[in-house]
Amino acid sequence: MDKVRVLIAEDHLTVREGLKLILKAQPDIEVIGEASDGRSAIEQAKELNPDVVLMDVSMPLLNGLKATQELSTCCPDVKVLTLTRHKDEGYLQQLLRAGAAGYVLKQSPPAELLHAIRSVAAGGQYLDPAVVGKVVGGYVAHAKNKGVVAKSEPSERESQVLRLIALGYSNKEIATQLELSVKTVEVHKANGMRKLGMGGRIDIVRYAILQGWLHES
Amino acid sequence: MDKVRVLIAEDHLTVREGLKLILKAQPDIEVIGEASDGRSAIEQAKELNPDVVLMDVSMPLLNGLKATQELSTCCPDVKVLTLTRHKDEGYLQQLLRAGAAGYVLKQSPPAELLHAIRSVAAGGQYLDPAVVGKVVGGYVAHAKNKGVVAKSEPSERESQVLRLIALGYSNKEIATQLELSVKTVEVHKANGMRKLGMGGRIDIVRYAILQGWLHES
DNA sequence: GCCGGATTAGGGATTTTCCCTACTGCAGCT
DNA sequence: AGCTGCAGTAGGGAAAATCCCTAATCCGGC
Repeated sequence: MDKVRVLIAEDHLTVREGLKLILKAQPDIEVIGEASDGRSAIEQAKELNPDVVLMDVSMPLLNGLKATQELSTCCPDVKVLTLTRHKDEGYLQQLLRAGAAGYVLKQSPPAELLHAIRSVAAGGQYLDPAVVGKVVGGYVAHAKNKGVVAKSEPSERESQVLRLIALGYSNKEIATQLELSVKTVEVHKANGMRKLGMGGRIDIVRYAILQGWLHES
Repeated sequence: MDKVRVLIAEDHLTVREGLKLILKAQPDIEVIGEASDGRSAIEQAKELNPDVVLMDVSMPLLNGLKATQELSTCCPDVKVLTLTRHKDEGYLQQLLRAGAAGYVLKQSPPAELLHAIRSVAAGGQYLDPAVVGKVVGGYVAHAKNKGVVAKSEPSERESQVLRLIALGYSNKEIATQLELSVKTVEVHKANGMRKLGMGGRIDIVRYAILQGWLHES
């Protein structure tokens, strides 16, 4: 039987090395590549055609969510297993809708990670037991959010503003930083929020965490 | 020569396992314990008396900063090497004042981590090259014992409110959640900010990132 | 007993945000 | 060429949130 060919996409070198060591210790798993951001993860996935991409959700340049979406269209045969620290249901649903084949928490034991890799490589789906309950009950509970999603992507300017808001800046401070009128900032904020179906500042912070916006100095 | 005895304090199991594998591959380094939160890190440090504690800054229960402060008073012989993803200078200085012997970024290659462990175990100080330039001011006088960390600690209620603010909730929303008057929330916020010398919502978010408040579901 | 800190809260002024509207430039489609 | 859509810019006025000052209660410590 062939080994499972895995591509690791994770921005922290130390963590990445650790994952590599864990995977390399398995006789049936092979690490064929590494990427430190979402953009190169996609490039390498196209080139190497791995069985599984082990994808950290928060990465620079292109976050795990968008990278997953892109991969699921350009390389539908590549399974994406998302690795994250959040067990919040919102992220889970977004990721699954984006085409992720599985969802493993960084808090989970490595044995689970390995199990997940083997499951998705075999064509299955794997959800971490710690969150699996949330997806069944979750969809109904969040019926108020409707089918949502599929909203359009925010523009560059809008993302920029949303990021600064999540970082705690006021509209006025953002206007100063970007050399804009406060009014313009308000519009970017409102449009960005509308596109993402957001209802308040909390949603912006949640989104920012998912995007990895709060982790780069 | 005896091996360097290391205690790992890191809340993510997968990451922790990876670190362990990296360290165990070294002939001169020995992993004598692991902790998944700051509180148990301190307990284990007291019990095991390691040479070095490899401390993630953002952990549940007691974050790396406070755990470092506590360790530097209760176990001054234990060297604390902080492992973080932030290269922001504010965190660096806070950590050094708290008594950390070193500072390594998760983005750095494992070789640097190993070098750092050996350096601090030998009684030296190690700052990641990526941030070393930021401490130019003789700030790190290393009079070691306390100095000016001071500013009083925020109370439980105050921390609770600051955390919710960082998460993007408005004072009103917080008041509802905690079943308080908006006015009370405002006071807790103001008092907490005063104690920490904060000047705006940005500072709250920065603090929250350092505390690891934004990482738990 | 008195003092300081934690927790609770109100009044009033100020600041920020929200909602609606509007113009420009550019790209794509008819 | 004309139309349509969207990014980017911005204003006016209303609504909401925040800030500053004051103040009560309770509690533990000197």
